[in-house]
Amino acid sequence: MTNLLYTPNQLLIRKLETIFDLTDEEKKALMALRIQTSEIKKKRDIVSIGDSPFQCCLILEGFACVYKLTIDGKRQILALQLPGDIPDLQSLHLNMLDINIASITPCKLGFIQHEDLHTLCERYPRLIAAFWRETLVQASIFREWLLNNGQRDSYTRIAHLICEIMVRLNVVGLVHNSSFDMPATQDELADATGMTPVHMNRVLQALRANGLISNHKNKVTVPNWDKLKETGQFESLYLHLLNKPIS
Amino acid sequence: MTNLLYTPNQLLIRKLETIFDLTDEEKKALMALRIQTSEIKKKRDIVSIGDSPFQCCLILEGFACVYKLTIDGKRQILALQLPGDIPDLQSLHLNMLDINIASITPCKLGFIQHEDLHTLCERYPRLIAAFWRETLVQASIFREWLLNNGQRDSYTRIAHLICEIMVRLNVVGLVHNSSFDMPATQDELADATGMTPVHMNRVLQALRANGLISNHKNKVTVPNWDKLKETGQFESLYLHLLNKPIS
DNA sequence: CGACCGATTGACGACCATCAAAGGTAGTGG
DNA sequence: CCACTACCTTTGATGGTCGTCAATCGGTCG
Repeated sequence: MTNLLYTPNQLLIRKLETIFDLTDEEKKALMALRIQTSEIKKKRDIVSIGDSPFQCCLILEGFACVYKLTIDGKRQILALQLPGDIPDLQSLHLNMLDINIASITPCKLGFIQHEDLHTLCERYPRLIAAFWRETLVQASIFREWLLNNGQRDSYTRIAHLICEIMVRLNVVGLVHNSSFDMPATQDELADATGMTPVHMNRVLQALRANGLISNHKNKVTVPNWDKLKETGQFESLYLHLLNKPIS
Repeated sequence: MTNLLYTPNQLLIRKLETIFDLTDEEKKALMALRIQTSEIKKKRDIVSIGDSPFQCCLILEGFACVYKLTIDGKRQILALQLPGDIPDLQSLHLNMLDINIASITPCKLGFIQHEDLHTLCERYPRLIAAFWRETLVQASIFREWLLNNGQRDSYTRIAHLICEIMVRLNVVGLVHNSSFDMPATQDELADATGMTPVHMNRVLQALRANGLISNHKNKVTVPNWDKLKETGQFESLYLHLLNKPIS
């Protein structure tokens, strides 16, 4: 686990700023928001389908994921959750969770009471738009994944996924020298892209052989962003970032 | 096209009521909302990726869809939009559209100005939660489609899709005697499930042969809901309906 | 050191894609 | 009213991408 670059509140603010213009007053209010932290081991469920949480979970450190299972036990990873993300923000208005959220790596988590969020939004109504927008961006990412998993072949698909991870890590300051931490296993990447781990392995090898990525341990390096982006047919519009990412 | 069962405002209210408890006062306010109607031929784009609409589009009659294209022109249908749906509700807070919306059949549409919606929500703040919740349900459907398209085989997948359509049509009163209008072509269903039209055709034949569905023209009949539901592994939790659907 | 987890490799098979052509059906126009 | 056309559905043959099964290798941690 890397060291924390920000306090929980600072991270939340930084994240929201990537998609919403916050005033100084709003930032101050967000700085005062109560966030209770805790830690969790890798590969542990954080909340589960059917739960009715009274708080939202902010990823502070580590990777997490949103997933669902079919009746016969096949897992689809629906989203990767990176530092700054709030995977169950939806629970503010959908009382019963329709998803599972689990840690991929050991994670440091921040919990925000629904009540506190509602109070905050009452006093600063523009923040409603900020959080709403965040849930809309999440939805947009689901759509892009549908396109990616449904219409692109595995090679393109994985290139696209890596692009997304890199851009999203970059906005929270977790990319340095075209390198970033990517601790998801091939098994998890496979479940995110709807393929088998065996095939995932082979495609990753192809990407490496073609010089699109290189990796050592959990560290991924992208020597040629433009080439990877082109290979993955990656267009960042769907992330709705205020500032153009990377390129 | 079937006749309108409701006025545009009544349809909107009925739809919102399936996921949110409206007070009489709120209903009255919604009845007064200005909705401008228009018609559109089949297979026409309503709004396109890159647009920055100043209004939202309410489907009054007919089927529409949300879709995206890959660079090489492959189409993924991301959502079917049925009467009562507001496919671009997200444009309230995401200025630039990341999707295309098109009619499948000839459609009657209602347009609501963003400005009017914002004014309405200022005066009736609970309605913010209603519309926000609607966008969250849309997101939940995207997630279920990711699971469906990524992890279920084509037979199960299509059964699931038919279940969803039936339930969603039912809540707006468009299912009678286990029958409903399903005017999407096999080509469109294929693009929604990430398969080829040829294979879609064969799977539909299998479903018919097994007595799970029968159809005549655009009319689909489901003789045994429980069986179809089981085959499609369909659980309606993800639709977040206030009243339990059908079964 | 042993156990475990994840990455890798190989052989084989199946589901579904692709290509091509022929029926049906509805809408259009002469 | 019928011919023509366009679109959709259906069918057949073939092939490839990716899944399945199984074993090995390598690194990490107690």
